[in-house]
Amino acid sequence: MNAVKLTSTLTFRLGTLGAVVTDRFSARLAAHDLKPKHVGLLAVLDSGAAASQLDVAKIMNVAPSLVVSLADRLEELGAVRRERDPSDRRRQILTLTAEGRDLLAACARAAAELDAELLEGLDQDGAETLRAALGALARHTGLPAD
Amino acid sequence: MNAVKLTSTLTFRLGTLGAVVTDRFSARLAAHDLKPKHVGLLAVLDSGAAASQLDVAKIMNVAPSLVVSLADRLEELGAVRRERDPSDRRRQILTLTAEGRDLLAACARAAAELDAELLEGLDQDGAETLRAALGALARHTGLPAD
DNA sequence: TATTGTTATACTCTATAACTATA
DNA sequence: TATAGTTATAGAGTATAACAATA
Repeated sequence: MNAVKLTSTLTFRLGTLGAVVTDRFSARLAAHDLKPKHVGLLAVLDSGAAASQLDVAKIMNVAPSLVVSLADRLEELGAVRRERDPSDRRRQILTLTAEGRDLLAACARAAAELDAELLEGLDQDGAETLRAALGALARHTGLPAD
Repeated sequence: MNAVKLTSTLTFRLGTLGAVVTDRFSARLAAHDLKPKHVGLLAVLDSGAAASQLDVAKIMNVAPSLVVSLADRLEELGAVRRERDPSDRRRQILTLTAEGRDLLAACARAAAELDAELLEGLDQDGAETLRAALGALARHTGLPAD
């Protein structure tokens, strides 16, 4: 009959760990008055993978209307600049400001701190293996994996 | 200056992969008209870790009122039975029925299928290492890791 | 007429607060 | 008076649909 134990599946573990980690990351971001999605948008811009809001929406897999409000907030913080594309004035080109890069760096540091907390107890080797395996999985799923 | 790349952090990878995986799992569960949380409740009951609704709420880290509606739905499906504790008639004891066990098994199979899809391309060894590492992480985070 | 961004609106999920019954 | 469960209500987050500007 080959019964599968749900709690041992990758699906269950990634789902539950993902939720816990996102919660804890959110808590750390609260200091900057940001949500994980804001940071995701900063990361997309930093990667240079997108420029217009619609591009960003596609990459992030969210509705264009959500990008509007995420960008509103980030613009308010001075983290991104919004400029009409001169060659197609319908498009809003989003660019990271110096403040935006600093903010992203601060969020990355917060993530790294959380990493350390999570990996507490795992040996160095196990940690690196895990990071690599998740990277492969991310690549295979179409997520950024650099 | 030791800059950290956000997208390489465990935090980012677990968060984004967790979201994608949960979405895809939800899509598969739709066939049973269930959400991941319903399956989580079934798994808690199966583990024997809880009996009353309040116990379940604590273990799942959700509000007691949410357990009410999750249990309502599962009872409707005949997957769980609700019985007043004779020794304390305020407590509702939830137990898995045979149908509930079948349903959980079907969900576990759905998760295993998704696992196979995710692991496509990863070698057997990498897959096992990953599962083990996530298990260690889950244990360290207080999540079920058996 | 089609596309980008925006605004208005609605929906899903979940928590908090008020309530009932038991203790 | 305190606790388990329930119901009513509210909030966060996000999507869908209608709209404006530009192509």
